[in-house]
Amino acid sequence: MLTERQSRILALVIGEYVDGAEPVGSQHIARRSGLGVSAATIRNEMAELEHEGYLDHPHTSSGRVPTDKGYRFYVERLMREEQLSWEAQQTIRHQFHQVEGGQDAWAHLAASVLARAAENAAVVTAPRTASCHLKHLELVSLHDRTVLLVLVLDQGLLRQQLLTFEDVYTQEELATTAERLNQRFGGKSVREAEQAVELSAVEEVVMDSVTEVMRAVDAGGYDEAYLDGVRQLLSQPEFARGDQMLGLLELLDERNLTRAIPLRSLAQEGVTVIIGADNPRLDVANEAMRACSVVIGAYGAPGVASGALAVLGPMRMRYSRTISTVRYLSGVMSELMVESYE
Amino acid sequence: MLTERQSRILALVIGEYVDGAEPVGSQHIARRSGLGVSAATIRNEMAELEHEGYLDHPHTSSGRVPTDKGYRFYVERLMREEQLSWEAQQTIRHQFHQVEGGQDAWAHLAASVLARAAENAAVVTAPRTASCHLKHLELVSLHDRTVLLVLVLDQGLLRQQLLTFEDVYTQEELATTAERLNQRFGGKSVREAEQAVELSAVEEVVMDSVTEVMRAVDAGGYDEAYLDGVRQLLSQPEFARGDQMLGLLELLDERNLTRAIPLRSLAQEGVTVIIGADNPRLDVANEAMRACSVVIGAYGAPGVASGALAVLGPMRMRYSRTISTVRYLSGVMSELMVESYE
DNA sequence: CCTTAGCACTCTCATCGGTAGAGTGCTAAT
DNA sequence: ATTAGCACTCTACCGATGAGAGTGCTAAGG
Repeated sequence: MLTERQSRILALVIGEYVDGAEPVGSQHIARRSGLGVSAATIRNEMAELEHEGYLDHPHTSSGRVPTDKGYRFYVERLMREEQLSWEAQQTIRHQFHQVEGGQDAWAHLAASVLARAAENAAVVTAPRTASCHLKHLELVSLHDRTVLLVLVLDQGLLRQQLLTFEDVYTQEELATTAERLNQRFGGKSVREAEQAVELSAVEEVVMDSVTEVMRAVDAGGYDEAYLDGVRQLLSQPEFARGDQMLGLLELLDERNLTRAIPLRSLAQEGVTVIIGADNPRLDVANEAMRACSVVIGAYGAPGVASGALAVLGPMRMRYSRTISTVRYLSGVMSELMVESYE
Repeated sequence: MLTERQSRILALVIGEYVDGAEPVGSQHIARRSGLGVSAATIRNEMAELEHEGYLDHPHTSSGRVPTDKGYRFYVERLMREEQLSWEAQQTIRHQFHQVEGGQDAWAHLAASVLARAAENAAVVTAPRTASCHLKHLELVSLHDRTVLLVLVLDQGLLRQQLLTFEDVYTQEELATTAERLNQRFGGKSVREAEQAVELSAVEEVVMDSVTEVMRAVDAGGYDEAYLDGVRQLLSQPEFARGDQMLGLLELLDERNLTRAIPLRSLAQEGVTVIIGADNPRLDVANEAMRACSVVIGAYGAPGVASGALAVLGPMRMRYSRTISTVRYLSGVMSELMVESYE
């Protein structure tokens, strides 16, 4: 167990290191600690903190650097969560109410806002409906036997699919068919749509496609993750070397992103912080991930649709600000979702 | 004017440099040139090539490196365009016929294919219709006074927009309105839609949005550029240093990309190569751009819709292969466009 | 006149030793 | 328990040194 003074020193070391990105020495702390003790005392305490595994030593004669354990203790016990200024809150809120274009646009905006606020990379997944329902479908003749199927799902989620029919149909015929299918399947979930019987050949083709798309949406296979702030992340001094940047970029590649960051596997409420090698998926994740922390929050309308927001930064991160921003943003997004869901 | 032998030496130097990324010396060339002359002779010729501005010297005792002028001469006169193997052609073609989902998906795929083939970054703009026409519009009630406007434009281009009405309307009322507007404006261009008169209040709101979106599409403001292969580009040895990577990343940022690479300002036919400081937009482009070349091709159905493909790589690039890939891909995409346009 | 062998010259890169500076760990005194 | 003092260690920086690569020039040979 850490003494009061050790805790304060740990917090100070972390604070200084986060700001300066350089190992911090005992004198440094002694001077601006306000603890009224000498560097030697700090030194002894630091040695103890290192012994306990909260701090580390790059080499014999360098200052101390926090370890994973140090950061974790800081985040869980020492840190006080910052409140976002009312002004900052309003700015964010305002932006969301400006944007039109549905939930994908919100997620896109959220990634941008989050990256800017946290000065790191941000990932936001578009909300995934728990089980989507067909709101409306439309058939538009493009040419010959090619027809565009447009699906409107819950909350304005929009999908399109190209169909090829056996025969040629006029736009009027297609409209009639679409209307009939709307009457019959509007508001239905994929399960209900799948059990349809007594369909004409054309209706069969359309509904096959409809259920396929809806299943894909349900399975989350379609959910997009918006990524922003990559440059800010890579600007951090810990990734100054080219090969480290490349490693991180590989991680951020579309194909690896969701695998490396466990956006889905978290509680609906609250903010989760993954520090360095904590990452449960570290085996799949790449080496660069060891130097990173992730702050994850969920948002959504309970039982209807949900998504996740995350900030990815170096372990040396301003946790306090980042966490409160994620928390606030996930609140705003949830409100928006609830509002938009009738 | 260069002698035959000088040309061959220039081509050899470029070839070796492209492969090895290191300055090439006279011995190196002498040994594998097959010219049957000694290193000293090569040296003399190289000195002349340098005098003429085709080669450069990083420092007194290093091998030669091609200059912008050298590359340009190579691309315009010396290089023989490679033919893509029939197999490679089929692989590419096959992928495009696999993908469903319209032109945006094609552009996305093209970027991926191009990046992989050229081993550099690739940018592909989705095709922009010369002047888009309204194919179909749909109004879907989301809740209260919020309505989703879905627009289908030429060739399956799909746009959505959220509307807020003064009053609440049922889905039936909206459908009737949509049908009326479809009758009246289906197949019309933005210019015709703008001149509409005698609209009800609701129709006015809808058509305002419609023309706004269509104008945006026409202005190209909406056209998306798909970017792929960033990591491959950054893996090139010329960008090994972290700050250079950051510079390049800044360039590739969505906001700067289309400004730095003049995708629009090129002839409809043929492939354009911009080498290093040639770039007409170099002033806006960033320093990192000086070390880069861009190979640009256009594709599209004449007079209907067109887009552009580009490869961005270091000046030290396999021009021959890159150019022929761009050329081939632009052909494939054009065919697809023509086919898809009735 | 073109080619080429020979050679001095130049520049880079890696290595080495020396020094200054920062920060530690330990000891002994308070 | 705290702290001053001091030896110790490690890094970062600097300049010197030597090997290696490649050039430019000169003079000889076809």
